[in-house]
Amino acid sequence: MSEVQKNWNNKLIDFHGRCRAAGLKMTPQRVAVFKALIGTDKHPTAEDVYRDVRLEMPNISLDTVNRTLLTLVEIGAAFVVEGTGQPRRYDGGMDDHQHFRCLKCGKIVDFHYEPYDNIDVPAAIGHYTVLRKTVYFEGYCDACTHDN
Amino acid sequence: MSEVQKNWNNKLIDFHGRCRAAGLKMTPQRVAVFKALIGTDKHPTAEDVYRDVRLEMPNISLDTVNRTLLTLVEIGAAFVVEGTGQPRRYDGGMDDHQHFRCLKCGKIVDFHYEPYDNIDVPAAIGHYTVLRKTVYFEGYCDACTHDN
DNA sequence: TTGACAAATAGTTTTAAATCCTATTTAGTA
DNA sequence: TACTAAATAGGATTTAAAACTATTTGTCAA
Repeated sequence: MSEVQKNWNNKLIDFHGRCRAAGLKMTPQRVAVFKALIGTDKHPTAEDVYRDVRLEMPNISLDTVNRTLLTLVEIGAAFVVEGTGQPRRYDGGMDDHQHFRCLKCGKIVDFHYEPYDNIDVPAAIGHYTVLRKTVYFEGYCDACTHDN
Repeated sequence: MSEVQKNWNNKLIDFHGRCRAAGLKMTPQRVAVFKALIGTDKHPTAEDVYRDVRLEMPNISLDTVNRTLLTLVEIGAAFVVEGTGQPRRYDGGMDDHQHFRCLKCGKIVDFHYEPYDNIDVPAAIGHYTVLRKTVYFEGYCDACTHDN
């Protein structure tokens, strides 16, 4: 089995575990949405995922996709990309990376800076269950910096 | 003049400068929205700001508040609080702090951890104009951690 | 100081994402 | 295999945000 397949398998096993822990059923729809999400390196919207999943499961409803994405977020199996939303963009927890977002054009730039992969949690919130730690920058991209 | 008033004055001067730099007019509505935003330590929605501003300026329209808030964000005079939005919550750049957000109940907890006040910008995005650097955590708050 | 003009606003309508609703189906398990 | 709580499909509803247009208002140059 290739490394990629192993990684994939691990994610599905992890997902299975999270669902059990939360008392959630393993429906085909849920699995399909999850697969669609981790199968892309983009930050898809609910519509994007809907379009994708329907190729294999033509009857799934948009509401189910929306509901499922929310559920994934609630159990920490996916996250919403920072930013002002509308539509929300989801992130299936691909490899470590951070985001820069342009305040003018809304473009999201992925980058990776290792020191940010695992920053420490301050004592003040140490008693919470922390599922995700994010470092995030905002400003103007090159184009928007220059076009005044 | 008190420290608080000085701080306020500085913010208004900074705001004035940002508007000039961006070629924006100093309208009473714009100033009122900005003042309402920096005058609170909450993270108000557009509706909250609207309600607040109308006390002094009863004819201002909700659209103007929305538009103005977006404008403030674009010039870096305000920011949208991380999270899944709807309604968006704005932040007038009060004193340094970070956010923890509960993935179940949506509660936002402010905390302050000095090392995060001024993290460094990686070279990869060094050529962008960085206006805001954010460290942000997600997970379950105490109540949601325990109630299964 | 005034006049011209681009920019901003009020008020309303429109849009679109997300959520809600209900009858039906299904996964988990006893 | 049958039961039950949970999940889904499909459509209706909600609601924040954006779009539209006539009118008003800062800003800057003369």
